[in-house]
Amino acid sequence: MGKYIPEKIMVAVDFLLFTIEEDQLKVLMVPRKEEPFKGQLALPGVAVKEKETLSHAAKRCLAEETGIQDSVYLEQLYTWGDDCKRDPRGRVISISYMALIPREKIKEKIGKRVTEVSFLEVGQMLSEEKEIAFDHKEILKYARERIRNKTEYTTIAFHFLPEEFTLPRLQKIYEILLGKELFKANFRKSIQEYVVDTGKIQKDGAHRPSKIYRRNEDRFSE
Amino acid sequence: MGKYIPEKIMVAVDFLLFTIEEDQLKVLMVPRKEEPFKGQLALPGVAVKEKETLSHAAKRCLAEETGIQDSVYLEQLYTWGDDCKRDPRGRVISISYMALIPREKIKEKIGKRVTEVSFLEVGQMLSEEKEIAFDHKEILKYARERIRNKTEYTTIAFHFLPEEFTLPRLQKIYEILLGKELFKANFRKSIQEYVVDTGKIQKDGAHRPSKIYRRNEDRFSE
DNA sequence: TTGATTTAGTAGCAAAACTATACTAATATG
DNA sequence: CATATTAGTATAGTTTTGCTACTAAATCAA
Repeated sequence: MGKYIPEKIMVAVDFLLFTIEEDQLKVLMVPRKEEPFKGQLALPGVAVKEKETLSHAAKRCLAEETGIQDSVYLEQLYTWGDDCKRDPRGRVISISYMALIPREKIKEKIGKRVTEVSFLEVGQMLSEEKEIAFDHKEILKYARERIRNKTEYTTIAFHFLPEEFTLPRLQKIYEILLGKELFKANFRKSIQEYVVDTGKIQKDGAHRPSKIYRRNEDRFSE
Repeated sequence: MGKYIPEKIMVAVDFLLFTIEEDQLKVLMVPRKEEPFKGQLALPGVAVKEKETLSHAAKRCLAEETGIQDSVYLEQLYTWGDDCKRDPRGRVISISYMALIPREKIKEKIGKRVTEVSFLEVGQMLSEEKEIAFDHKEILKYARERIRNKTEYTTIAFHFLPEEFTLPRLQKIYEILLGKELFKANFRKSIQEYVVDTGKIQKDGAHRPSKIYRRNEDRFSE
């Protein structure tokens, strides 16, 4: 090795911001304003700067698109660089990051901005007919799979909810992510160690009100 | 975006080749011949070329160090680039790949070469005192964790064995990877769907011989 | 030849976890 | 005050897991 001549490879970060809205898993996408793929939807992304960490580039991307600066659940997914032609402008490798956010936070932040960014239903984005820029459909597919898997053996689903929530709501989140219905009694057993009763209750229509829970922080300090 | 000026970021691949030898998990490492970290052990790595895919760079690294060109189990692990100072020579991001190989294949290939590469016990490499070049100890730790996890819910352990094997041997592999002893009867129930009896037997000392199995390929076509 | 030793392989029990159903509880509405 | 609706719980039945105890097939030594 010794001194090296850097190859002309651009390092980018692609960013997937997920939320659950109207009982659907949605992802933030932006219409491209320039060629290539002008007019098509794409994941937000940035070029990584020489003096910038990868996770910083991801957070910068989040802030630029949405104004969100809070600490959110952020996870590196995969690095795409096996198709040398994935970006027609030259060699790019892209590190994909995903973040999960409760829809309540979006309202606060994005509502104030006048942007073209929007949350779109993941299932629709992945449908055959839909055209998506670059290899972003594949990345999106990969991310959704990761969310599904991790929903089964971690507590990432909680990141789609605010501080306080009801168990019926939490169960609904799990059902959306897993794509199937769950048995109430079993579900509650499986998550009971991760929640604590706040003592509050939420009245919500002509029926028995739900108890309000929050995370059991003891169990969330991995 | 439009035209871009590439930042001076070097893209590298770090390669972890694992095997099981003398009932220990071992990884291929090479002593560095130059500064920085001259003399210390490091994972083999290469700079990614402009016209080269990431997985190709990984395979090239494997071939250069060991002469192995066969298809082996290869998996992208993680991309390291949060510490801008990880390589004292400049900004480098490195994509780590791991490969698993049965020790029988090593004998064939590496035995013929006169190199300084060697397989070293992972536990020793990770011990407090041991000094390892760059951030390679962290990468190694991450990889070992990945192997452990995947051993529990996939069949990656099989990649440490040749085509044909006995169940006591397979169990031993699992025990080494998981770091704990398993009950014979339970283990056999859990893997029975993944193996088929070849009809052959292996005599191996003053005791009952073992049946020889091979993978059930139906179950290995993910 | 036969009994001791050693590892391979199997049968089956008890405990735990999981799947599913059926119940009770608390609210609003007419 | 009966009804509708969703929240929450008790529990039965099944499957999986953890473990023990057995039988089987080889070599070796007396």
